[in-house]
Amino acid sequence: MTRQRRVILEELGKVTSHPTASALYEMVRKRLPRISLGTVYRNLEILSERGVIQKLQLAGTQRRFDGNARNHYHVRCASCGRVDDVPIEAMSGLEEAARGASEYEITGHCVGFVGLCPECKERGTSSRGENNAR
Amino acid sequence: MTRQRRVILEELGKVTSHPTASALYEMVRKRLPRISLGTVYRNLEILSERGVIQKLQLAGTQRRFDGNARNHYHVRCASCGRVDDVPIEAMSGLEEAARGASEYEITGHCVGFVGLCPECKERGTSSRGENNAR
DNA sequence: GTGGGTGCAAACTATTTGCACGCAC
DNA sequence: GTGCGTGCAAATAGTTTGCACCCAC
Repeated sequence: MTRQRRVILEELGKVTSHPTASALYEMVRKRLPRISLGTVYRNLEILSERGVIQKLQLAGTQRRFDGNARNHYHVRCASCGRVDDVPIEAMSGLEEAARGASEYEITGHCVGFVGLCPECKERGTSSRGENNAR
Repeated sequence: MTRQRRVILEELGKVTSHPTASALYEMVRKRLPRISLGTVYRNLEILSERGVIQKLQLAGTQRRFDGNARNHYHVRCASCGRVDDVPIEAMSGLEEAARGASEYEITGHCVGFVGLCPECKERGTSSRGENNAR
């Protein structure tokens, strides 16, 4: 556990915003100005392999990370790309049902909702910032 | 509906393998040797916007496409990256529950299972082809 | 001292885009 | 003719990797 890795983990734990690698890089850089983006990627990879954090699968091209490693559900804004937690119970029945219907050996699942966040709903769909919606 | 777009749609409809853009490009190229990868991307984008096909969210870095636009669930092999359908009913209760728990205006959801496909299970986890597992 | 982790820069992969041209209407 | 869609190639975005160096053990 190097200093870099610790700071990355701490910064990720501070927010609930499911940052992308480069957003997290900017956050970490305030405390460790000489850290490199490569180090951030390497550590995020290692931490998620070890199950300390979670690599999110739901957001299109760009990877997002979650300091909370427990399985929980997410919602992504179709307009601005923001990602938030959805505080409902993970449905254990889902994996059970999948085991009955697939030849795969099921080891996990994730659920992603799509919708409009309060801000984008407010603004109306006209001024969509699709740029971030990846 | 140009010839290119029709052939892309036909080829995607032929398979159940949820190909990536470049896999589909190879398939289409057998019938239209002069088609470009850019055209494939452009048409996949248009077709999924119109709801004719589905852009899958679950497979890490690389995008995959599904000729079946109805919401249904998928399973991805953690070892080889293969993606298959899981023929269980979409759970309408999920979106209902999310509406109660989130401030987002929920418009949809997707579920992705993770597991080992029959071949990789057979082979054992030792010979993992993680290259394709993105 | 040694080995894993780092910073840097270059490489790589996936996707998007500008442009001139051509085909279908 | 007009305009949308195409092929091509270059650009972009996101991520990964080779390498020399450094620090903690």
